[in-house]
Amino acid sequence: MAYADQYIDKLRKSGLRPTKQRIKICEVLFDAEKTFHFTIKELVKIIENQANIKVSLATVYNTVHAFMKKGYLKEIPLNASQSYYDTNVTHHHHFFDEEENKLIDIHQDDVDEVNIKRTIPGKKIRSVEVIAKIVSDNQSQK
Amino acid sequence: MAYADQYIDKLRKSGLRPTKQRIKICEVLFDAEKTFHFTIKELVKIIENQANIKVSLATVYNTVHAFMKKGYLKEIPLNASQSYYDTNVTHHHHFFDEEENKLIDIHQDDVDEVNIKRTIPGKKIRSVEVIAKIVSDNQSQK
DNA sequence: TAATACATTATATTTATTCTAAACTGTTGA
DNA sequence: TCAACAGTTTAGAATAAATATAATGTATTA
Repeated sequence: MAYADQYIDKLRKSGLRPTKQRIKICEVLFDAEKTFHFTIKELVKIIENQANIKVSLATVYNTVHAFMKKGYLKEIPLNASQSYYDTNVTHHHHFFDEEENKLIDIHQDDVDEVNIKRTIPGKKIRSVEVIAKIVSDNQSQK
Repeated sequence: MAYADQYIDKLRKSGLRPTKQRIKICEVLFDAEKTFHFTIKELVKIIENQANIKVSLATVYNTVHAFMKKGYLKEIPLNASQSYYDTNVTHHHHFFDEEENKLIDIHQDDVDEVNIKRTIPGKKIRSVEVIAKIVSDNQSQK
């Protein structure tokens, strides 16, 4: 299946019609060699830089949310000031460098399975995320 | 040490002068029998309801941020529309009920120690947070 | 207690996100 | 194939949390 067809497939499965703009969004999100982290603003900037297609913020929000709902993207729980998303939807965790505002993947193998012994009646766990906040280790300073 | 003195101490250690407003904020945050979760808006509402001191949003933000920096409060990493804070700064984790927008503590004993085998050169881990998102477990539904 | 440095406040500003409504486009079926 | 419809895009407005501002007020100090 050609790349474009894969994107159309993803879009249809997410309940979206394949339009120019949305296919461009797919190209950026799913064509990369590597998975990556992004904010909406960053995603818009990437699209602007690598295409001559104009995409409005609203379209990007709509599309990203539809992919999230379908599980093609996931949200990384950080602070509330802006949402961070991840194209890597496999089970893994994150370092967050508070000084550089940068996310770093922690591979599943590098963290023991998080085992939560408590349950809430009538509720099931939908996702478990580990965030390890890191800062410079300046041993010479206080 | 009287409660008020403890609050003054906390404020001074956070680099803040003890003022009427700030002491009131301390009373709400640190006098409770139990620790609790809050948003800035909720905190302002609590203060309004239980005191006849007027406190502006800006003062609450300033004070909460100073306490966070000092480690008297912590932020709970969530991609919510507003920031959630926790007066419980001991090591523990959270369920987040996505349907009711409610946080529930997970006691340290209910989660095995999260052991991260990977390190980042020049960086040290400042905090490790586990967020387990939960939803209704309607087995009868799709 | 006066001078100073820091606080408080209402208001304005900024920023992320969502909403709106008019113009546009992919899809469907005749 | 193409008209009609349903869904889409867009700019700009609306919303809401968080931050900045600057005038007024207050704790601190010597």
